[in-house]
Amino acid sequence: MALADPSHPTCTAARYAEGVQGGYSPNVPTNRKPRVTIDQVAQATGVSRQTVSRAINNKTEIDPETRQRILDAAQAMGYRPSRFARGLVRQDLITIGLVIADVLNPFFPEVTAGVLEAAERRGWQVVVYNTGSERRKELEVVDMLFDQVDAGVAFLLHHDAIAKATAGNLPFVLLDKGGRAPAVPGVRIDFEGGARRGLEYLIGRGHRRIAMLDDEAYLSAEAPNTRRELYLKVMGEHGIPVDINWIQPAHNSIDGGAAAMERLLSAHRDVTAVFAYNDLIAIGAQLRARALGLRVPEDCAFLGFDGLSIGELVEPPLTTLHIDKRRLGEIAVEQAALLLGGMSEDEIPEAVIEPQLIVRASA
Amino acid sequence: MALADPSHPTCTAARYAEGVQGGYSPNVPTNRKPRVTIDQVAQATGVSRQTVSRAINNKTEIDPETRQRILDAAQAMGYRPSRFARGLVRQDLITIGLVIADVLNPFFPEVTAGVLEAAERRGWQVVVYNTGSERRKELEVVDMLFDQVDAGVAFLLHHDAIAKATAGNLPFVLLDKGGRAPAVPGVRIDFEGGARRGLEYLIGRGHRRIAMLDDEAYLSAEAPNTRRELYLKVMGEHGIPVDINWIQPAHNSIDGGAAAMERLLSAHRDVTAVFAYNDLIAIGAQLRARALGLRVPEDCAFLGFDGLSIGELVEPPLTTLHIDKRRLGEIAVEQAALLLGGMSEDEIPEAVIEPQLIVRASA
DNA sequence: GTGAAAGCGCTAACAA
DNA sequence: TTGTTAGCGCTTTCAC
Repeated sequence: MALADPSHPTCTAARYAEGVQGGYSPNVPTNRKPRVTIDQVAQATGVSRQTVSRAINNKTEIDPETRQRILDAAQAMGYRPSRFARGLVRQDLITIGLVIADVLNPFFPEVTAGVLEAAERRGWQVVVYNTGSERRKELEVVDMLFDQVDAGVAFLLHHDAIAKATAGNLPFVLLDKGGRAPAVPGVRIDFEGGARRGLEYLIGRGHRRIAMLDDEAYLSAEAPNTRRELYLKVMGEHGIPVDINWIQPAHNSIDGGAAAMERLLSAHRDVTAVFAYNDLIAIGAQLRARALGLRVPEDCAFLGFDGLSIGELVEPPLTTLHIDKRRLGEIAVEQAALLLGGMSEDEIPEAVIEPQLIVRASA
Repeated sequence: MALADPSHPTCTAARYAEGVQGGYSPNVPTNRKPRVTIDQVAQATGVSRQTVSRAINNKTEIDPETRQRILDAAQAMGYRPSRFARGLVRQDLITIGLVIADVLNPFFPEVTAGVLEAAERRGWQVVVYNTGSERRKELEVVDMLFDQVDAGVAFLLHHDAIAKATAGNLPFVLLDKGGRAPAVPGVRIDFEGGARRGLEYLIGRGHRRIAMLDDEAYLSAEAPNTRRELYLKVMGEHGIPVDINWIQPAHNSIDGGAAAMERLLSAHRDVTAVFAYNDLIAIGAQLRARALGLRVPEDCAFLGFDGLSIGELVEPPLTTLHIDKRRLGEIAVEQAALLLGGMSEDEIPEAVIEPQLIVRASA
């Protein structure tokens, strides 16, 4: 079950390695050729730099013949306008930063799809950053953001990273604002409603010994973890005692879910259902459980969270709390647009995504 | 099997919609506040703009007290340095453009992971563009690239888009250069070797009636399609007659593979194996075949191409030709670095990724 | 420790 | 149709 293992031995770039002979020397641009400027093109073609600008930008007020001559020369000289010089003078080039935890978790490509689409509609560029949910990395990326983009749309776990991001002067939107103040722009995913619906479904099906496979990243982050708290709360409300060892931390991946499930089973073979932090963990857990001889859902039922497409691929298909991830990305960009448009943070309309229980065969 | 359906009814942002009342008006920044400049901060604090610059950039030659005063004022005034002005003066801020076909195809997140990592090591930003492999979109994106980035790393299908991209003055690397001239920088994925190994494996297992589920996007693109040609060639070499209707075009997705499989079966229930353009199509096909009562691999075997992680999730696990997608992304960035460093296009070392046959249970 | 001057490469506005 | 002038907002000299 070594999924997406970067050191996978079955794949090589052998001939490439040969071809390199001595290897690349990253970071050391040996021979950086100096930029060709508009003035040089102007000089070479004997016109003013304004005329070159007209040719390059396809303006109308220019002799077609001159334009072609200039274009050819520019091409031949290797001229390309500097985006910095351009951006300085035209104030309408917008770039937003999209910060995600992990490209390899299918949750984020879907969010990204929504962000890219919404951004494209507005003619914005999107710079992508990956944090792995590491605190250090999150802080670093937030710093980058201030320097490099006009607005940030971010999935951030750590409190200090969020604090830093929202304290600055950069329009900033959280992809999961959790229980934060209304004045912090961002989308709220109603984990409370979702988790409650999911757990009550399990309880309604007669389950009493329900384990939870939690995301271990929350252990180190000083972030409120709604899913775990909700689990405790709902179980309490229904008067169902919870053994604290039913909660197992898992790395946020399929392998992580599998490992956590194995740990859980070695201590508590008697659990009848598993409420997982998300689909990735649920899928790994379910796969491992079956490999260890359990029948799903008869011996153990599995409930995921996220509604990833791949949940439909596994056997049996995963019951889950589906989040409209694409819409999440779109809304975030819409909020960024409002902020960029001058709206103050507390005027941004409240945005809530409601997870929906999708009952398939695993629970 | 409606995977990743954007119009999925099970997910809403109802309260948000309520909250919006009248809706967002995208593209119409109502109230765009003018940029606060360094001069304004200087004026407000009674120092020169130079000193403000020192404070902002953490230079040493400045009175700590002055610095703090300036920083506070800047923060209060909502000052943020313009990246354009900065970039104009410091020539070391590099942004590359990553062009992919579809974020939702797990192939690309893996490539993206490699690109992001390699770019981060160099302190580069990565702007991401999604084309859906539409010709129009590809051409558009290539244009953007010229304006917006310092180098391009792209997965492009259409010949004219590639021609345009490589003709310009932008350092440009193809993520799949196919059979293009050595002087076109890019990574070559050895589909020929891969497909041959895969098909000969099937043939070796006794299969004679081997169908192919092809990517329909290649039908419209004037691109060479190695996988299909190889299929024909290898079958020919082994003296195995091919019914042209064994080749079914499929949309590049799980649903697409499923639909194509259904079409194939309605005409040719007698095929014993399927060679799919990629894993997504193979998975959809296999799922549908099983849903229609076929046993895999007994009645029909399936061979994918790509080596996606999700191939391990399906039942039975997918036999596939694995490509090291992450490495692919990394190599492309390394090539871009060489180009950016001044190396000429024909000096870039040859890079080949060798697909590896991973035999699992589906074939 | 601080300021003044120069200029990065481009486009908008105005003249010619 | 073309050229000239004036910045865009910042950092890098180089004085003080």
